[in-house]
Amino acid sequence: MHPYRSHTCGDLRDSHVGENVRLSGWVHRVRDHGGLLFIDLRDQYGLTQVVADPDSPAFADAEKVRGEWCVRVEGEVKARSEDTINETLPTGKIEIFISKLDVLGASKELPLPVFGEPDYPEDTRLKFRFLDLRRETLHANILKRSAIIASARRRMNAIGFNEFQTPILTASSPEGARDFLVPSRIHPGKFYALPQAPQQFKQLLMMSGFDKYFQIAPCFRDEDPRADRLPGEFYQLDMEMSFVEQEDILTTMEPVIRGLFEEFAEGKPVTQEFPRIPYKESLRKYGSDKPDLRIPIVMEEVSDHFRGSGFKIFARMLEEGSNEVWGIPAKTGGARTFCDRMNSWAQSEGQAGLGYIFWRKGEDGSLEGAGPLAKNIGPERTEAIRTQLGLDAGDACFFVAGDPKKFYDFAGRARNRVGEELNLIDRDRFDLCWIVDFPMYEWNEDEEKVDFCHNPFSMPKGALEGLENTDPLELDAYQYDVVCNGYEIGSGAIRNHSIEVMKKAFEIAGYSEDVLQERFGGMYRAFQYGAPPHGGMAAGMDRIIMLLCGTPNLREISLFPMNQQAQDLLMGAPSNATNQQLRELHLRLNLPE
RNA sequence: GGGGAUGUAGCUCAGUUGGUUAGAGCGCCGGCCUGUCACGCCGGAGGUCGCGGGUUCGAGUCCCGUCAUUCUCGCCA
Repeated sequence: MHPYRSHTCGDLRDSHVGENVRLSGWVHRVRDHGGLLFIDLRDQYGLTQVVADPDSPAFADAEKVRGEWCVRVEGEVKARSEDTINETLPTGKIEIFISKLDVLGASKELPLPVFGEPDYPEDTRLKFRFLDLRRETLHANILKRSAIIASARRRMNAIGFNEFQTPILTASSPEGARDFLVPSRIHPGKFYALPQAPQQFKQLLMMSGFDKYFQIAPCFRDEDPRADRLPGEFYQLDMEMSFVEQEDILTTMEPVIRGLFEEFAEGKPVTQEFPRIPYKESLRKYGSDKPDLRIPIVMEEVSDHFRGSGFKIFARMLEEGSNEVWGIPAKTGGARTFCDRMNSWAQSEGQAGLGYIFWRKGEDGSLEGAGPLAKNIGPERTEAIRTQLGLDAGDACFFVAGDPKKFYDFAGRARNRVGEELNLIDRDRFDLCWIVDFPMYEWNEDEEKVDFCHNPFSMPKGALEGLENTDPLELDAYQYDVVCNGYEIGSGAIRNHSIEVMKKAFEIAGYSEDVLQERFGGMYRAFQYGAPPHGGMAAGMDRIIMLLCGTPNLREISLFPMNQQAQDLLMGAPSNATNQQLRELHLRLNLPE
């Protein structure tokens, strides 16, 4: 027999009754009845009930064990009597009467209970992450993560992609997030940077003639974390392919992403054909470039119904050319208390308020619009709004007015809020879509100049002609995101492979060719030696796994995450460097007061 | 860096208007218990009420400061 186990803790069934077996695992729970003692023995595969009766030579040893001790037991598999079967355990029809128990690893008093996984402070969980990881939910999430990553690899390999590793020690990139720097010993005063993404490398791979690249790529960004953004490092399913247009990327990756979701969604419905929503349309309908399509609310412009109306605030606003009024229909929201609650919420968000109309059946059975706005604009206009938005008695509509560029974000949050408050969201669903036609440039308010909106290497629509003949702020790029349930889970673009187009694109954003050469030297060089048309995308694996595990927190799907102060409490990072290390790296500390 | 919320036993939390020796559940330790599987029963240990200052005869409770945790804004091409 194997020195540690003949079976795992999830193996044994009534077909094993009568066998002598050996199991190793952790003491999940002890129930000591004095004359009879039960131990639930746990390993990754399951839980098996172990029984020690007073006649057993193992009884004295069994009385000593405590939770989370690592032990090995030997004994006979016996069928449980009818009335003691545990239906909730796969091994619940049997138990092991032990003749021997050896302690493989005793445990001190637990700083963090495993059994029952009660809520515990995050810092304790992170400091004792190895105990935390024994807990059922987190353990299962990590295994699911492993399976999702394996499936992603399998799917990419199956459609002809090759996985390549790109450097971790590389050059600092001037755009984007703050870099993590690594000092060079050999080159005093110089630094490597950890890649924010393998963006330039994957494009260089295309120029190197590798047709289809992918990687489960670690990415490093030194920015403040959020619940859905880990500090430090995260993983992307990164891909790039040559001789393609946008359509090729979308049709290549949509089945991969849909397949991943379907494989791990545990029966929850997954969007079969991802709608493609232009960026501008997404802002107008959902107030966001990452809409939660589970919320069945589509906003519409209703300016005409307020133009010249008795509601002077809106009417006056509409006299200015760029201003509009949008309606947020709220099915089943037709109650004054709800509408007032939304209005208070809007005020707490720093807004003047949130106008509304709600519809109810009047005393004579006819439909009437209620609320201050309805009074001001009169029944005809109220009815026109109701008809446009398809609302009925018991429904409401909220209104936001002003310059859409400034209010769309708030309108989108109001839309989400209405959906949540009225419980209009079907939470057991994965609604995916593509957002396409992102703008190439945006207006940088601080520096009062045109700036790149996304990736500076994206191909503008119309290429050189587009750049030369279109207002930069009106110019779209072949740039797309994939969105699920209100989370951006991926982003990509067709790249600009022409040096002429790139010079022009940078020139518009105010960068001379010198800057291009200096900052992106490798790419600049590569573009001049037969660069193929190419494009790709990167999908955020952590967020996808988070969605599939049904948790709103990335720390629940990561093995050894850092805390919010970007510290690893288990390993003790970051830590001090020794004087010798600093000397070798030619560094002198200049610490804040 | 800005804003909000929260700090009471190892953990989750209660603690009245400022008033006796600060409590409960879980966990831990000891005892009892032969069919439990969230075992049960009895007992016990465990507290600088985050820290510092102030008001008061008296502060867990009120005030000021500070620190920590957490959410959020900035940031994240």
